[in-house]
Amino acid sequence: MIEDSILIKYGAVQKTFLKDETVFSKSDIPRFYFQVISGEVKMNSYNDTGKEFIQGIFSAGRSFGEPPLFGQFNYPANAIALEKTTLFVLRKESFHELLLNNPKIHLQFTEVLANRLHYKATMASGNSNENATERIKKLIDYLKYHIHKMSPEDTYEVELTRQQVADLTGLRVETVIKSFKKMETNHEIIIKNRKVYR
Amino acid sequence: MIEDSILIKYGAVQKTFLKDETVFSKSDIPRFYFQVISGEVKMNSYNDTGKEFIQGIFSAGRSFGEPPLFGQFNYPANAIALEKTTLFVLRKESFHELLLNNPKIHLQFTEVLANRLHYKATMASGNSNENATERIKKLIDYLKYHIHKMSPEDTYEVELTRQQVADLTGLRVETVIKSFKKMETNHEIIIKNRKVYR
DNA sequence: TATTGTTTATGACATAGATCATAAGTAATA
DNA sequence: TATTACTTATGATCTATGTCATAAACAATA
Repeated sequence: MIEDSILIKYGAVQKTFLKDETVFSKSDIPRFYFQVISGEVKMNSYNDTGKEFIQGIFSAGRSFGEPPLFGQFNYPANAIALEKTTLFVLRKESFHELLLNNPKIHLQFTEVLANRLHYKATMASGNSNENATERIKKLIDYLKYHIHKMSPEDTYEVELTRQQVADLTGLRVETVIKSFKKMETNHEIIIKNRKVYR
Repeated sequence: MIEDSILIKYGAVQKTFLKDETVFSKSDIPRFYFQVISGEVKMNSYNDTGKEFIQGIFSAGRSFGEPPLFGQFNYPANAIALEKTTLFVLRKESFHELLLNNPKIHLQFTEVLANRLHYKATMASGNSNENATERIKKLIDYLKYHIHKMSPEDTYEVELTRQQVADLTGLRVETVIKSFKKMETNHEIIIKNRKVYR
């Protein structure tokens, strides 16, 4: 996350998107750095049967869609506002300039990409190699320990719908629901009026 | 890829690993930047049933295992030499210094991470959301177009064993073999004395 | 050139998860 | 407060891929 004042100094403007509005679409040419001020954005894509896959969900303070600003490829996924969302929008060229002029910020940005890669590596081995409950546990534990920085003693309330868990793991809603039940039986999670705790 | 002379200037040394030798193990504390001079290294992990998942294979000129040098997490996978391999090894602190002192190189390194994320995003949606042949096609096309920078008219020879394709996609060897046959029938690939072309 | 190990190959059978149908609980809003 | 939309829920069936067994082609090396 880059400080507001710096972003503004380099010419960033605020832009607001309504629920379900598209920030960018798959295969668009990347032109901007985006950072969430308020609200939430998901990055997703669909396979040819229409099944959704969510690459990530980004809330206040997080940036998204930066890798295409550096590689020579277009957006591999769509970005869609999950609710009314306000973003900082900064032109690609200005963003590069910002990084070149601010080595410390560049290093922080490298940390962001490093953490994103850690998430992808974790989920890649889970989603392509393990059974349903393991995939789900990997996702939830990643959110608990790495995004929300909680400890094992803490109780984490899963803030995702069953459908979102499915789309993040490549499973189906019904499978997620049934897996949650199984995990509850095994005391791996607690379900209290439909909410999941771990 | 960072130039030899710069790496040496910052204190990198060469180290040679024999076939199957371990460069680092999952959950080790990251201390070094590694760049392949010759040979090949794979990063992998195993699920609890012993099934392997390959995060990536890195040949001459490529670096690997850098994200943990920036995030506050340990290695999420092992690194193992696939053949006799020589690496540049540079201390983490020196690597950070190198980047801070050389903004252009830092930007190039950001490109490396960006491309790595692109690979992960591509494979994530494929491996967790599509059927066997689509997963395999996504892998092969990624290698053809993004790693080897070939064009659609070019013919790309898949340099991986069926087992490696399986471990990169989360499938089983038998499934990969059968999928290749199917793809051959559909004229999506050509198989010529066991080698696969696309 | 015999031997050992690796890679590719194929077919029978088992199973986790997808698919489909159906519904009840909860939230949003007209 | 009635209506509509979303989320959670459950059970029956289907299917792609995994699992298992077995072997041939090929490569490496003694």
